[in-house]
Amino acid sequence: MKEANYDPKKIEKKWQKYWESKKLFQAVNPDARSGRVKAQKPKYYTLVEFPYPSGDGLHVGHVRSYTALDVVARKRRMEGYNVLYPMGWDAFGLPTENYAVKTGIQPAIVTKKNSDNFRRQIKLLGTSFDWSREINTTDPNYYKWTQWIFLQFFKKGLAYKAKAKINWCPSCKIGLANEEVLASENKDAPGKCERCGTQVEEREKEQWMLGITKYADRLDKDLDIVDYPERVKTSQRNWIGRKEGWEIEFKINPTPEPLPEGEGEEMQEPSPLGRAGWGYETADPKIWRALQDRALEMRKNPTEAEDLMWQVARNNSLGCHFRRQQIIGKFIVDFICLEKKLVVEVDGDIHDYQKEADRERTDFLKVNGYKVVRFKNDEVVQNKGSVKNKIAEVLKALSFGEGLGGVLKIFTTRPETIYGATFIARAGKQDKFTGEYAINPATQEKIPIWEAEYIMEGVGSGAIMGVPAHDERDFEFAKKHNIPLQETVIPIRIDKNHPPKEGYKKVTRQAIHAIVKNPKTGKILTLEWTKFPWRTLVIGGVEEGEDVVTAATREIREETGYKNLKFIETLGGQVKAEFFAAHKNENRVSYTTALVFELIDEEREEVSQEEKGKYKITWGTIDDVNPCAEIDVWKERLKNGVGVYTGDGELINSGQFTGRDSFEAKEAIVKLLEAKQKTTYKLRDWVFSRQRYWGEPIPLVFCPSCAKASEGEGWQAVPEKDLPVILPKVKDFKPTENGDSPLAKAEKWLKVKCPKCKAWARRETDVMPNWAGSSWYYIAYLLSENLKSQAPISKQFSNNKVQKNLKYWLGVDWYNGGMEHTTLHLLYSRFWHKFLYDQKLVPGKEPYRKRTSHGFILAPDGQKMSKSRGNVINPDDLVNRFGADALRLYEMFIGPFEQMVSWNEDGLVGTRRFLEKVWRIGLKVAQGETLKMPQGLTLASILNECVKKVGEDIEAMKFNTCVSELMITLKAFEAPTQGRDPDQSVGTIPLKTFETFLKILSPFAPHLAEELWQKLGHKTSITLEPWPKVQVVKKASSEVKIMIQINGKVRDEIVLPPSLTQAEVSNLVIKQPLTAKWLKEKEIKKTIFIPNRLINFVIDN
RNA sequence: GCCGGAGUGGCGGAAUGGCAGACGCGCACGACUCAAAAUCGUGUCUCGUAAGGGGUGUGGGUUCGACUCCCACCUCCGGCACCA
Repeated sequence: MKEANYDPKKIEKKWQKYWESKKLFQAVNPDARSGRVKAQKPKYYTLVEFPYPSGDGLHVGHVRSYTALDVVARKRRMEGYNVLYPMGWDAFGLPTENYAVKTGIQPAIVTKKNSDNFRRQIKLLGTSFDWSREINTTDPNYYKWTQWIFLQFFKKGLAYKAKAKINWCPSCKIGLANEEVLASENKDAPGKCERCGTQVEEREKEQWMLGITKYADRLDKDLDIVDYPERVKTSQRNWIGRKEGWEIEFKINPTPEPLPEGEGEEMQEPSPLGRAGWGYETADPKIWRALQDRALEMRKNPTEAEDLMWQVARNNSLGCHFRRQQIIGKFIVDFICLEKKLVVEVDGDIHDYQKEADRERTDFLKVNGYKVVRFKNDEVVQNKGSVKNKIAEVLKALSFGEGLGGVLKIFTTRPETIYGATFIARAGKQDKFTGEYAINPATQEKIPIWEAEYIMEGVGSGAIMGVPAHDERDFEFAKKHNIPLQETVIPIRIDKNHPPKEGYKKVTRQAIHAIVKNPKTGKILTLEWTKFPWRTLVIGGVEEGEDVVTAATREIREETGYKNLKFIETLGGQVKAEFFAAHKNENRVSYTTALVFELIDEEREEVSQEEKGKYKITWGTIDDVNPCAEIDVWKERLKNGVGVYTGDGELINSGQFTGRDSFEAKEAIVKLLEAKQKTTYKLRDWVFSRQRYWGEPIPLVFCPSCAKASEGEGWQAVPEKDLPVILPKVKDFKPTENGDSPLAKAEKWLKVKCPKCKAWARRETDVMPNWAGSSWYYIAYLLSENLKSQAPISKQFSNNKVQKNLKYWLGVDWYNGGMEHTTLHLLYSRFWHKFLYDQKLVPGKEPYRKRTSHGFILAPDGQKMSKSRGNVINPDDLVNRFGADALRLYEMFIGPFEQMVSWNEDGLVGTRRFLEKVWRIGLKVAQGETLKMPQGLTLASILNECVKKVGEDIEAMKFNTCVSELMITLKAFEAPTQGRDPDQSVGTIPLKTFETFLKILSPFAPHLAEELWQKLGHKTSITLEPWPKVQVVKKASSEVKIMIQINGKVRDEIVLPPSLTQAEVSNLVIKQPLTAKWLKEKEIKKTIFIPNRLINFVIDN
């Protein structure tokens, strides 16, 4: 009989039809009453990201992901699970819309064409998708649900309209998605439009927002309960950017408050708050008392205008607290808002007599940072309303006060550094001193308030306390603007070589380390001690009343005699060093400063006899110095420059906290400051509007009459019975001149009656972003019957059958997708799920139990595949030439699954050859033909090993080694001369053995496995077979190979009965000729023995 | 800058701290063939005739023994980027 060649074209079509007709891969929904399926099969939900059906067709990267989870799904079915492995189309999106703009073809038509093509291509691969549940996000039956879910967000106040920045292309007159903006080479310049290359502008436009930030905390915390790769969790956590910190209030440039009676005297003393620095002089108590009397009198007898003005300003009616007839310095002002530092004056006749005094007063107020607004009497009397508006406008423009009560809130994660805060910075377009000051609540010092470019509006509270000594960016800013620096945290180092010893006294002192450079040689001065094996810098203590430079200069002279020195710099701040000082027999705690000097010349004076004997003066580099506690810090600073110490350490210059550990003192400091603990997030609310066509219409109506009737009631939800809001057909897909969605031109569609008051209203023309439909699609697969139903969605959700179904299937057991979706899609759908969970619509806090990611496949040239580059690999062509099984196998074999790889077709030959071999052997087995092969027992154990390895490696997604293992096992089937068995026999391959092999091959190469399975005489599908069990090896094999190492190097090996003791093995081994040769005349110093595996002799060389 | 990930033959890549380079591609030689293809077999890190030596980005360390663990550095890739 002539052997048929392996012809994938023939068999693959055949089995694909067979599977489909037998509905082998259709998942079974549970019974509505019991919530279970027949035979009580456990469920398993495998999911791959559904594709965007682009015109380019299927990508080999899709194949990689689909095949991988197909292997998992097929294995799970064989393990007895009721498996759901669905597929659908995420079909809304820009490329289709852009194509429509260009060609005028309706996106719906293009989508149909592309998804048909994708389906055809995927079906060629023999993936075990349940096609009966196919979904398409652009299907009105589908987006009806998407719109309904949006309305639930809207009703809960989580969808709101707000101004947001968009990328605007002034040439195309269109808002661009971030992905459509090409990054410009200069990172500060705006990006360019993907299509026309014009520089993109930032524009503000009202957009619908989804309140994802309300879920930020749970999105972060619940990452703990899901099985995602650590890097995915990390990048989600980074994206959410949860940060625990504290909000600290800084009082702003304190204004004098009216002093209570009798306390005026104390004002002459500088108060503990350091008032002298406040920038104004309080009036003499006597003057103050006089002024107060007058003020009270004026309050009692206001002019008409003053009275009216008070009505305007009192009771917080302008949004902040006004006082009248307030004493500021030696003046009385008419009205003042202290928080905003706004003075309102009403000029009557009296004022005309005292212009000089007014000018003086104006100057005084100006100097002290008050804004003064003046009104004429008449103005106030005649038009109270306009005066009120004017003040309101001025107030709005003033920086502080709004809701702040005269304080500025800053957010920090390092409150313990507050003693080093020497300025305040808040968000601004450019660096600018505001002219205002704040009081550091820890030191009570007056510090300037700046606007700074590097502070961002939306981060924290939009303001920081600047600690130049301990923050890089604050340091840069302070340096640039000459703001002083105050060091408050110093590193603590304990000498590893000479750690403090117990039982010795502890001496604390200030010390210096002098680094003296000789500019001629570039070397530095070192001391070699005569009594101790040390080489040190010039070191010494700082004496009472001495500054560090003097101390260092003195020490250099005393110890080395060099007297002409130039001081260069101190090498950063102090370091606290703890060590045992052997030369003094005491423990030292040393606050050390390093100072850098240069020799002016080499002139020296006589060194005292005592010092002379102590050291030898040598020259070297910093690396020659023996390690001391501080040395690493010096080296680091010499190398990278004196920067900023951002670590923890000991607090200095920190009032009552000086000397404490910075980390440990944090709590006490925030308590003292009454700082509020606050958590902030990087995550922003989700801009949910797109001024586009090809997306889900946002199902809202704007009703002008409702808006008029009640503020904030303009937007009305489309009633559930009117869903879906169908995307109307349009002819022109371009946005309008002012950047509105093309839907704004669909006039008939636009006009609609308000669902609430039935007046004429107008539909929202924005559509939803791409991410909407994919945020709940894993639920849609479970509702494929419901999607077709016209029953109200809320009813459907509460239906028992639906709830049982959702409860049975959710969450997704294994979800595979690309790394590029870890921060957007994955986060968004987790957010939607949590929201739906809160509405008690779906079970479980999380949508996906386990997430894995596949590596991207690049073109052979290492570039991204794209039509324009002409480097796209077409799977159709590969299936045609090599067969789907060979392609599947190769995609699994190409490299580590999670790693990015470049496509290389050469390897496909290998997997095809492998399949041909399987085919040939399979036919021979089927015909009972005799094959040369090793003894049955060996073969069985090799196969057993294969079952084990493949099973484990599938779970670990190590598909490449699965394939390798299958190849190795196949070799065993056909190896006539290989192997360690010298007396191998010729015989037949046991049928069962080969069948087992086919079973574990079947998830990878399902068509071939089915065909051979049939040829072996089976009438049912191999996919219905149980997954082979790993045989537990009961009897240990009769011999083991023991490796013989000499000094850790393999020199020999020996085959011995198992379970011998070290002594037994050792005795046998040293008689081996090769081993004996190595051990000849050597003394065995040590023997390492691992039973049944290894023996290692340590000898002298 | 920060956060991830990775550096191993001509190439894709294997390797619980214990034989580095499994498996595949390519290449060379051989068998079969009139011949070629296909197939099968043998070989294929490097220096050395050999014994043996060297070798997993670089430099240190831990260990009887390091691709594997620790420290420092270099390079490449991906993500984020004034994040307080």
